[in-house]
Amino acid sequence: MEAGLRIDLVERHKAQPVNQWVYDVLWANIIQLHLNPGDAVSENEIASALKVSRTPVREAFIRLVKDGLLEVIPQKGSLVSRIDLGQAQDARFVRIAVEKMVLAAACVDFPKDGYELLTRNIENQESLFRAKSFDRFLAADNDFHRMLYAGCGRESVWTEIICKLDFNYDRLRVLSLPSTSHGVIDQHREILEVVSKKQAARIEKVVERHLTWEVIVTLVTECPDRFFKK
Amino acid sequence: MEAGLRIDLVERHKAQPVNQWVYDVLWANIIQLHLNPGDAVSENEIASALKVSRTPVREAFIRLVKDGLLEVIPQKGSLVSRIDLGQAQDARFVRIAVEKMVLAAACVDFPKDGYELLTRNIENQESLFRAKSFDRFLAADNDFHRMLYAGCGRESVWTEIICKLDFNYDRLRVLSLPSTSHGVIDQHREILEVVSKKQAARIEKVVERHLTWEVIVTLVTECPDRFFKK
DNA sequence: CCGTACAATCTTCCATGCAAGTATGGAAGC
DNA sequence: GCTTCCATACTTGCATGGAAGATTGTACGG
Repeated sequence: MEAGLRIDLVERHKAQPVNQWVYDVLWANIIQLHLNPGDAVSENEIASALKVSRTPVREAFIRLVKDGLLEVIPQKGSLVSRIDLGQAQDARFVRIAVEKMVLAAACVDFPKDGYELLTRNIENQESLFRAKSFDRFLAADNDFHRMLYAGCGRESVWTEIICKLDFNYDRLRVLSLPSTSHGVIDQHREILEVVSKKQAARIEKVVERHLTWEVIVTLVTECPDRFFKK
Repeated sequence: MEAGLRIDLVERHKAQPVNQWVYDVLWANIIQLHLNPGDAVSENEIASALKVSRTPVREAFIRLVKDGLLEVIPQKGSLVSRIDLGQAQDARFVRIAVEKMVLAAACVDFPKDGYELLTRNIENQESLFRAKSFDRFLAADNDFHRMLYAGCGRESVWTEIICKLDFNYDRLRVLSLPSTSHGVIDQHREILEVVSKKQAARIEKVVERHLTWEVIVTLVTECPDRFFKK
């Protein structure tokens, strides 16, 4: 029965539509791997667990499918989608391409107060890493990149496109964070240096190293097979 | 009443879920501007026009909202979303970044039979342009780029990411096609030349010119204001 | 003539019931 | 013991009725 379903509830904002709330709850639980890739879920199961009817659950499911986080098999069932490594690699390819152009633009023109914001953000990352609050570290990490885009007038490219590129990539980051955070912070420091000293020639290497695929590959071997597609 | 609603029906494949069919129909009509940006639509209106219940229509609406092609205002109404030029510009930025990397890879390594496929595709574009079948020309255009990506092993980047980046960009292309097709074909010929002769130095200029923003700007002034956001 | 209150009529949102397809488990036949 | 068949309990897909909010038209009062 539903007894075995463990879901972290998310605060429901006032006047928020039910279907939106259901979506937020499921999204957070999937991204943070409280619901594991491959786990079976059903509309009825979620509906009774959240004490709502099937309709808003179903509508949330449809949106999660578009996000690539859920898979619905007609008349059979639904499951939290396994992580598609090929898809994640595609997203990484796009992100590398964009990040290079953004850094190139940042090396030409970047607001003066931006450097200080980035510096403070990195300090914040360090304290969060020492405190082992990985979810907030992830948020700070995202914020670091957002500020880079914002600095060259492309904030919406980050928030509207790159962030939504592939949520599977986010799940991979959650999986790998505890073991890789420290290296990531060093790389951020390096990126800041490249931008502040306008060393455009280093962009190529820095970006490739920061968005490396190697850590992913070694990580995958340590995770259950059922987490991944194929 | 619904008498004024003009919708081109799309063939429904056998055993295709109703909601998928509704989605396909609306998607095609929005992209091809049979439903204009800003047009009001309602669940009931579409449901009765397509002779289905409101549920599959509503489910199609949810997916169209995620595509950025529809806007739903609770308890008020829904409308075909106006084209967001800022969003389109963001998509263009990403696409330029990716296309440069793809062409760079293609200049290093490209399958031999790829050149012939591209050449034949361009010839096809010409005949379709002369025949003024702009929808099929658009398909050939997309296919040209898909083959470029495929040539360097990144076909899925094209089909899974770039194509879905921003459907508003597609609507802009539909608007501009009749007046700009010929220049586009010349640019395709130029791209093929760059790749076949491995002239990596020309990539920058060629890509920027092909995905230029200028034609969009001049185009916008010729269209009704209600087509665009803000 | 103008402004206000109210009622009719839209809209989306949600709950519920039923239909149709799929897997499972057990009983019957060999 | 093994296979076959069928009842049953799931699943998602779809239709429908009503709830809640927003708009519009209209009647009424000044």
